[in-house]
Amino acid sequence: MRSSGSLSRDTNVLNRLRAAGLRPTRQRLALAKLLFAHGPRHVTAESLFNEARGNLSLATVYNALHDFTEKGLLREISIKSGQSYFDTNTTAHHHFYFEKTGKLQDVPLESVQISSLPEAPMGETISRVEVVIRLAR
Amino acid sequence: MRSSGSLSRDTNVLNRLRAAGLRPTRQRLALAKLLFAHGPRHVTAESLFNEARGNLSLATVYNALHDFTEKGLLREISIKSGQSYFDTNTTAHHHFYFEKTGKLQDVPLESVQISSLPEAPMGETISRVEVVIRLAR
DNA sequence: ACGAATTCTAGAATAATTCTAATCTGAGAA
DNA sequence: TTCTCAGATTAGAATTATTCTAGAATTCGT
Repeated sequence: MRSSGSLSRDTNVLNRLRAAGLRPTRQRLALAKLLFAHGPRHVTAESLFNEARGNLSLATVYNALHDFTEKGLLREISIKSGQSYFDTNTTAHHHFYFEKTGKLQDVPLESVQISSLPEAPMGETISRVEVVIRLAR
Repeated sequence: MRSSGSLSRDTNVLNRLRAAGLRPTRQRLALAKLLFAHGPRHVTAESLFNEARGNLSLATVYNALHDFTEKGLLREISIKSGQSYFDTNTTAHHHFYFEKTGKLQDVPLESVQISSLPEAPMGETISRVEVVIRLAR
């Protein structure tokens, strides 16, 4: 019984990869566990690489982050120039951005009410509306 | 009379630099003219460097863009990872982002009505709210 | 266990940006 | 005008994030 919690967590993570059509390799599983086993997270390639330290290469982290993003398991966010964040919360929502620390925090979709939007330019379709609330430096 | 239009434009640009406390050097004037002499623009360091080609170095373009931004003449925007945009429109407004082409287009402040926002986290102050409307790839 | 396709890896390559140290220049003082 | 020097410019090196390459290893259906 002692390990059933993490066992089922591992199984969930494994199934999640399979469901997305990603081969559950050792390194993808390790990364997916770090990403999905606990609450929602915002990581960079480097921060995740450091957590997983020793067991895989940085290129694999980049590959995995992009593969996960392509399959809808992650969302990429570009707020700070020069470094991408990846968000494990792929549902529609917004963000606080702490200018002081460069950290992100989720803002639930319903705390931001948008009562009107412009029409998309000719021939274009709105794919997503992202709100970033910047917090003073 | 023929050149009075561009003369006064040059004078405006020069005064704008002076007013911001920036020494109006030859290269800053050249860049400021490209940036401010016509309508609002979105540039990257490289695109601006290419326009000014031959008369100054890339490092100077970066220096100028950052100096201008610090003095409030430009605003930096990070939407695509790996490359910064600079916006000559420093008034509050939002953006369309064309995923297909990587281009930006201004959205007037009043076309986006936000009827509610979350409170800032403890000890923080909202410095700005940015809305990016992504247009389908 | 076998084979084919996919994935992983180290290290090289690339792209955007910043740094460095030497040189130059604008603007006020003389 | 000329002098002076803080501030600006420059070429090129350095740094940082990311992507590429090509060979080695692994997964998975059979």
